[in-house]
Amino acid sequence: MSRNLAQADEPPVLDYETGAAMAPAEHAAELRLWLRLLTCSTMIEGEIRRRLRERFDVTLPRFDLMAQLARAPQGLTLSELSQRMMVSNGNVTGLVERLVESGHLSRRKSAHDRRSHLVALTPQGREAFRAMAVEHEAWIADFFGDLDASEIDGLMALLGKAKASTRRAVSAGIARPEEEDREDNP
Amino acid sequence: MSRNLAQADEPPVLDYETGAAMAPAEHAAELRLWLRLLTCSTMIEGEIRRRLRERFDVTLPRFDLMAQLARAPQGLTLSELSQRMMVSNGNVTGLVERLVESGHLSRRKSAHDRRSHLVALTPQGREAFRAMAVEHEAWIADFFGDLDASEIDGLMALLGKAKASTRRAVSAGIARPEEEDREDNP
DNA sequence: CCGGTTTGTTTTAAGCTTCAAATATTCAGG
DNA sequence: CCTGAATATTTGAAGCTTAAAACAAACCGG
Repeated sequence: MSRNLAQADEPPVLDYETGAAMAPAEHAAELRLWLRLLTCSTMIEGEIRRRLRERFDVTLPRFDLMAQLARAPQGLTLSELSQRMMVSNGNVTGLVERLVESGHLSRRKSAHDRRSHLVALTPQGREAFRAMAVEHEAWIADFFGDLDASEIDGLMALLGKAKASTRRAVSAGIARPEEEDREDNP
Repeated sequence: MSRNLAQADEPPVLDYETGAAMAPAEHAAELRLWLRLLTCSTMIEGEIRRRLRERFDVTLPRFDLMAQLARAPQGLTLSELSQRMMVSNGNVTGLVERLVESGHLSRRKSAHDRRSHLVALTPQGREAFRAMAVEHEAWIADFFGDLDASEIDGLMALLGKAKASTRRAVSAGIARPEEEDREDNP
């Protein structure tokens, strides 16, 4: 696990500087929303991590990587893996190395591009993942077990909107590589 | 950043084993919801992490720890910090060590319990955090900028329900410390 | 075809994170 | 008071993660 401003449980919202009860600040609602979102994903992620270790002696990053390969039977390059997992290239290098070592993954040179390597699940890797995926899906269903179908749909839709909004905000911040004194770009 | 089954963008949902389009499986909706929740928090967290580094040369865990102390001006013990941050004790030990080293935190022995130590922000730490918190709040507001007030409220409520549901599921899994042959417990 | 840019990967250094074991201290009964 | 259980913290090993630097190979425009 790790992570952030999330609270084990929400105490009254306090002002950062004084610790006093916060006056109706500018964006308190958004801040509270972020903390709650973070609490949810941290709790779920931590429990998945714990159960994967306990039941299968596997780490979450390795499970994630295998999950990506499970839906790409033809294999993926390291770059494709890092994009899909939203982690750095160097990170994937190490994960793949350990999973090849443990026999879950195979790795071969790409036929068309001598720079890249194709990675895929071995038969053992595929079978190990299948077993984990079955339980994993049941865990998730249990975590959201108190929500009915319409609530799940509602969450999906609102999170979809939040995702699009965040993507917009993040993109807007890129494209200006940190120079501040140039004349020839918007 | 890090993290999980989240996708850079949702491809068609595929079956784990075959990679074929997934038949209406038992709990596909819950799984998709989890992936989307994870994508949202991963995107936001990663961007916050990036901006904190870029603007203030500080890591997210350090910011989080300072945020906890900012709302507890009297100081906290290491255990209290680890509970509130939902991370391990050993993790806090290291973070505090580095933040004391950098002058942001003070640390003194507890008067009543010789085992524990009280940690608090120094004046410099408090001022540094104040500056970061101002921008941080604006970033969050921007990330959720495309959601109106009722959508934010709706998300808060649904995430609150998801949080309670997860807590219920996680609690139900505890209390049986791994023995499987006992007669005297439910 | 050449030279500059982009892309795929690895490496390194630093830091984060967990779990489990080890210490030290306090607490609760008897 | 003594002993065993609980609490607060630290340490160590292993693994995850990133950013940045370094390469190698591919691509592209002239």
